[in-house]
Amino acid sequence: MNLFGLVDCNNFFVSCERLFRPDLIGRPVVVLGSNDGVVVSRSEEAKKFGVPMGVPFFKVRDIVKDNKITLFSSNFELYRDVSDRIMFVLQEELGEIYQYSVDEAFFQFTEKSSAVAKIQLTDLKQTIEKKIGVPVSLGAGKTMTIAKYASEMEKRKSGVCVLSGTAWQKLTPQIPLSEIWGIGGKTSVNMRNHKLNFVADLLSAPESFIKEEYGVHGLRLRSELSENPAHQPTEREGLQKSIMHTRSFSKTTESLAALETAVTFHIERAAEELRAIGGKAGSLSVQIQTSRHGDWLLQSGRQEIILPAPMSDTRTLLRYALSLTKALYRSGVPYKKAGVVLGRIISENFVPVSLWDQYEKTDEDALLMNVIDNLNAEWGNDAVTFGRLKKGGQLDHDQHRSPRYTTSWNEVRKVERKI
DNA sequence: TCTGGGGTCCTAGGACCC
DNA sequence: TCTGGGGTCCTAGGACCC
Repeated sequence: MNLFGLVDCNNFFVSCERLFRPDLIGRPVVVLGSNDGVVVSRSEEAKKFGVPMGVPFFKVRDIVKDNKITLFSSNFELYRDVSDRIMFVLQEELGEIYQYSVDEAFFQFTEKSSAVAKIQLTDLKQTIEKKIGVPVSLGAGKTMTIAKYASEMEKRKSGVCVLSGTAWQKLTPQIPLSEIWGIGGKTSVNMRNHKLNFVADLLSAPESFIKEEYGVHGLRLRSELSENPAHQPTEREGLQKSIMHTRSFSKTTESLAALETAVTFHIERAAEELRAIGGKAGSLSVQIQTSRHGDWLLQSGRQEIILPAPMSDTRTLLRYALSLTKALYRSGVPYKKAGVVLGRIISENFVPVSLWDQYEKTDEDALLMNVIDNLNAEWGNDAVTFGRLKKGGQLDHDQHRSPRYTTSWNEVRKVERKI
């Protein structure tokens, strides 16, 4: 029996914090997203106090205070490092894995029966928890979508679940479609309106109707839910497709200069990352947005351009980005957020030779960028900037961040010996 | 008062061509 | 006067995910 498996870390960010704060095991903990804006990870105890996922922090401030919930700002450097360690152990145990997100990975395996598969997954769970210390849930099924559901089903119990054949089919009349991977808020409302509430409803709906209403995505979903794989995990070939850098302003701004400062900062960071992965971008887009929660939504703007040649030089990218910013800008509009996306990324080793080589012609340019990247890495992002004096009012709050225990020598855990 | 940031994939509809 | 229609390419925007 060929199966897909999924490893999913429980309350991942909270679990990472607990690795270095074992005193917090069994106690309520919450991690906030960047800028301390929203809740992104909650311990089981915090969930019981009624802290929802994704809620703006100010809405749960009282719950946090009243119940003495421990609060952390995101410490992505720590989470990334713990994640890398987990993926390394998984590779050792399983061979090929397909990392899906910072805290999840799919894999494929073959077992005679569900019972045997379950034993194997239980072993794997114990290995990870012993070597890394982060609790995980494992699920398996004949498709990735079913494996994903299985991993969530037993999360708060044994943490291991195999759903295949009749074990899965028996459940389909009870599983709400809204709990299925790939069915979000909009689709699930639409499905309810068509009297599609449970997985079994979708499985018995006519194919023509599904195609008409939900397109290829709907057909794939139905195939996956009837145990016929429509998704294959793929090793990502080469580099990621895009790099994005975005921040909100602490206060809305109507000033073009402030937007330009922000866009400059984002291009600096995104281009730096692009060079770090050895890529060049073929397209560039700038987005300036008003608040998602006000009346100005329609005034937001985004525009993409195809670059004359794949490039990674901050100065050139910046020229295009600033001209896009000017074009998008409308005076009198309260902007809340600005960001850039570098797209169509290809490896710098595969840049085709073209008439446009004038854009990045010399090794000197690459060397200059290299020097700047090193200076900024050592002295902070404001060491060398491109005509940008300060951050321009964009948020950068992380007052509850834990130390970077595993990636910064200055923040390594200290052990004192009592005399 | 305060509502994240980083990704992928799909599709409708405009521009353009013949 | 009658003002086509099919194909391709592109991008803005939507939906979803973590």
